[in-house]
Amino acid sequence: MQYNSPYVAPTLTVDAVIFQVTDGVLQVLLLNRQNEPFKGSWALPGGYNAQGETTHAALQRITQQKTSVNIDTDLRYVEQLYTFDTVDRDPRGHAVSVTYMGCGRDISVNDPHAQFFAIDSLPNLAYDHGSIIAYAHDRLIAKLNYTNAVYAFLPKRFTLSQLQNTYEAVFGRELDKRNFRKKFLSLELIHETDETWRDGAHRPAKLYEFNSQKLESLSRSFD
Amino acid sequence: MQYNSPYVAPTLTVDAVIFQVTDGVLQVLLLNRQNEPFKGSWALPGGYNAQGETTHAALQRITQQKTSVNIDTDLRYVEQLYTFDTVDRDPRGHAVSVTYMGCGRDISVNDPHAQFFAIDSLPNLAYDHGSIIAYAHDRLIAKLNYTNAVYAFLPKRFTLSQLQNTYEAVFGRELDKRNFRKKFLSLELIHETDETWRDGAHRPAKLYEFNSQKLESLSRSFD
DNA sequence: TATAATTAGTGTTGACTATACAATAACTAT
DNA sequence: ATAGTTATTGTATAGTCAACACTAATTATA
Repeated sequence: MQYNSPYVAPTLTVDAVIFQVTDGVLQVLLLNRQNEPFKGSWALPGGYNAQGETTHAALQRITQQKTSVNIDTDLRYVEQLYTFDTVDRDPRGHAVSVTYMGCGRDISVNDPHAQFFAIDSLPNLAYDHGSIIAYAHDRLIAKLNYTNAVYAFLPKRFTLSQLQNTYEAVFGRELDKRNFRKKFLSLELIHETDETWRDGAHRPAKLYEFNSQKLESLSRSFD
Repeated sequence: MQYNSPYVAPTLTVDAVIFQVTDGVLQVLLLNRQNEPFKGSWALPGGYNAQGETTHAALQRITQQKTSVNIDTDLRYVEQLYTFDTVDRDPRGHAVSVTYMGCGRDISVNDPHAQFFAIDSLPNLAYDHGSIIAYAHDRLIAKLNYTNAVYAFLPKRFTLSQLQNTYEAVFGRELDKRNFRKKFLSLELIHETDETWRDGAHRPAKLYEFNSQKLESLSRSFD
């Protein structure tokens, strides 16, 4: 591919904000940088997007390689977020980053430099990755408000308390138990199963399942 | 800027979906292509994004040059939409396009090849620009539902009928007059002025103004 | 100067939704 | 049997949504 003008494209990169909820805490996957720039800081998994490669494919390749996370199998919800393009965001030169958000559960990372951090106690971040994470978190809150996307954080069968905990972890605030249950059940996104969950010296909880693991918009939203 | 690997970036382009509402019709600005590919088809204003240039700056430069529309002064609301990146979207080679949506009113275009088209009677479109316009329209509907972004389509002072017409043009359906007025006034985004608007053989209408021309989120939404 | 034509402006009711709030049920460990 | 822990459930009040039709103010014209 050639141009008659001396056109030079900016570098194109992709970055992923990978969320999971563990023990009632919303977490983000980060990698400790082993090289300059920002050596020692933590960064989102990301890298260069070559010509002929979609951003999704680049992301798949990069996260697989750098964190052993497979975005197609480990993540149950993936969405493109925003493209960050300020000229000085990478000290090495103009790099435009197409960012994605992904959600999963019980994600195992083998790389010793990769680690999940609670959203409210993030370490020193490289580049503009703090802004990217904040943007992703806002979007995630919005998504959970008007879609069934929570399914991505939960096992196939789950209790209503787990469901509520997940919402609370993402929203960063507590919800009323009775109102939450009434409302969520009225949305008809989940159904009861005949299984119960026993977990300690207390009443066992009914297990529920989502009717569909596909993204659906709600008729009305939370909050 | 150099890489030690033989990295080649895709071409980076920007495209803008520029909306206005005229005579109760939502319109999109298009350019008739004078060159291959897609010669004779209509396309969104757009072009190459060079290294060292933000996507916003590229858009500003390109729309100014190709359509004489100045996105900073002619448009009262501009937002980045989505980045389209499929490998075959441009027959000349892999081009990743960062797309924007912009809204204004009474936009004058000098270029004889540039023209506004009603959203529901678009001509033959180049590239994937049909999908981009559809995406932008969806987003615009959502924005008007939960923000005060309509202000971008209206003059400083306007009647409630004009306001309702604008919503109807964007939503593509009629709204109940009494409910619309009640609800919109209850949002406290606009205030009455002491002026009225006379326009034909009928009762004159009160003119209103927005309290703020900055984007604000609504406490509750339409629809 | 009355009448027709046209758009502006206004309220009520019933259904549904949101919020605030506390007691009982079911299980395990001691 | 009792204590401890989590699960489960209902009501009342306020607020919001959706459906629906007439009067007010102006101009043109008969």
